[in-house]
Amino acid sequence: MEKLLDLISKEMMDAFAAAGYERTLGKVTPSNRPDLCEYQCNGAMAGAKQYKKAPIMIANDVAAKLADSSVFDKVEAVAPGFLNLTLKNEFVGGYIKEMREQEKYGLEEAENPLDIIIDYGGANVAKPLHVGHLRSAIIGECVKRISRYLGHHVIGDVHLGDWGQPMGLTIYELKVRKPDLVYFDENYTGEYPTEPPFTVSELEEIYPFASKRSKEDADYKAAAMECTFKLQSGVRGYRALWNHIINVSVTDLKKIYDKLNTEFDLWNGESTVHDLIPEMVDYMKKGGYAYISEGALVVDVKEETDTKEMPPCMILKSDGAALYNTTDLATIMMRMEQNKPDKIVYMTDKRQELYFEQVFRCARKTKLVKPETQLLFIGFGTMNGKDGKPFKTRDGGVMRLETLIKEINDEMLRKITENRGVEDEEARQTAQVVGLAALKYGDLSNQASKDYIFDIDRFTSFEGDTGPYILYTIVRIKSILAKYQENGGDLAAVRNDVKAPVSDSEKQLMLALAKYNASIEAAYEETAPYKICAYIYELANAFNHFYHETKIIGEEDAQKQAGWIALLILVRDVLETSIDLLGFSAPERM
RNA sequence: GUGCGUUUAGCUCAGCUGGAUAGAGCGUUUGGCUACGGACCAAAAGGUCGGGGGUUCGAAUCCUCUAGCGCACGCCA
Repeated sequence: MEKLLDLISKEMMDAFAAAGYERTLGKVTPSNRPDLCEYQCNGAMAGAKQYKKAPIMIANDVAAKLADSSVFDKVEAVAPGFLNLTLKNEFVGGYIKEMREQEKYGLEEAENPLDIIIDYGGANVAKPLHVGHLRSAIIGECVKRISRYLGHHVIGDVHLGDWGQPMGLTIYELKVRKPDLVYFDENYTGEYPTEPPFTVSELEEIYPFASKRSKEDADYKAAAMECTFKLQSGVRGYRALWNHIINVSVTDLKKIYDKLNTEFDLWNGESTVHDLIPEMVDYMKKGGYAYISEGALVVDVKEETDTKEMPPCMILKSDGAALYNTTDLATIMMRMEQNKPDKIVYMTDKRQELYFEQVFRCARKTKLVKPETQLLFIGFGTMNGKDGKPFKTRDGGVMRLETLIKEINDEMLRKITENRGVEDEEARQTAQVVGLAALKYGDLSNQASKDYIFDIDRFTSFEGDTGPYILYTIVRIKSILAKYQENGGDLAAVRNDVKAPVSDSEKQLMLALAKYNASIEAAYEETAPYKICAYIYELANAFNHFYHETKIIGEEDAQKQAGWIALLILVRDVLETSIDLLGFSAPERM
């Protein structure tokens, strides 16, 4: 279904052409003077020079051609040459009715669905998720959902940090603490136990401990590195232990990602491509791409047009070990073989931008990807505290994601019980649903690339541009619809009874509604979830305004009432679909 | 040093390819409860768009210079 703005523009372009001017001048934009009109066209001014005519004359010519338009109710040419446009109520009502009848409310799916891999999450094994992982999960999940909704085939990969030094450190510390474990007996040939020899909380405590100690104690560090080496070279007991670490850790990670309504299709990690690395390195050497520089194996990725310094992409460290680049490149190689993606999207902190630029250039130069494969880096900004500095706990530490979620939920529960007077199971569940909306909306409503300030009081507020406000609006609509049913109304029967608007607030609501397809599409094209937030906020506002001016349940004209109910159902559907794309949902009551 | 980003109301942020009086929310002030959910709605006050210069009929938006802040710049991820 064509976008409303395109439809109007087309009508205007026809008028420009009919009046003897260039079609392209007829582009219509939303009005920046809502007090004067609904839409406007500035083409007359843009064309003034070309036609050596006063803009107002051109505007008058065009307006004359639109006197009996089926789209415009009013076309006013105003000095110096604005065309102020008001739409016909029947036209607007007709557009909304058509929107209602389409499965995705007028949104067209992509003509050529792409195979897309989205690399987000970035969790590390043996380390609990902390606030630094939040944005990748929230934004990545949202981008995944939007892409899917548009018909693309999307795979989400958490790309686990499950290999390398952290693993060696963890295993070594386990060995220090429990040297008698069978995993460390090199003569053992039997089956290893299926139960892990540690709990999640032990695991979470071990790594930071070991990491700290390795920085102070060189012998300890050396021993840990040997463990890393043994693990990577496939020593049975170490691999078995590593498997336990992965399992325990992933189970725990899934629990938290689940709370965030975030789901991955793949739980691949750095270890997944370990065996591919020699092959890839060999390929890069043979192809003449990689050479030794300062002891390390690198690929030059400088380009002549560079205005900045571009260090080479490092493939192997001078000690021959793999690093982040190595696994990322090997992962690209694997994905190209297994999934043949048209597009790979990376969702990480924007500080890694230069690094990914290097990796992408290297992948292209070495022909790991096809020229037409898109490699896209989406860098997001830092989540800051109220002081504008990176978010920390009161004592200056890194806050665990679990703690953050709990704090939001507790605050939400407090507000809900305050309002309702009771704390019961339903209140607790509602608090979780609303809390997640508060957290995600607070994040997504900002432009991803920018830093933003995490303010629990603002995010959990029911007022203003917040998640809870959006949910409140949805719940309110649901409540009215329930009342309509109680009074004997049949929602299914009136669902498609959308009519032309009878009041200004109703028309404004419809005009807001009509922006759905354009908003979702823009959010996809620009990888900008905040555009969906801005859209639903505008829609919620338009609805609440309409609600206050319209007595729906009390309306005696059944036809009129049916039209409004149909409109309400559509607003609810659009809002619920939108928040699902954002990655949260609305409760029945709150 | 090189490069990237950012600077818009007291605070948090919008502002689409340059267009009419720069918009929201919070906070402040005021009005609206016979509740289809007032966790809402309506209204007011509040800005030399970091600064200078330029392009244009017209600049928050484009160019240039400059300042503050943040970030990244080969063996971390």
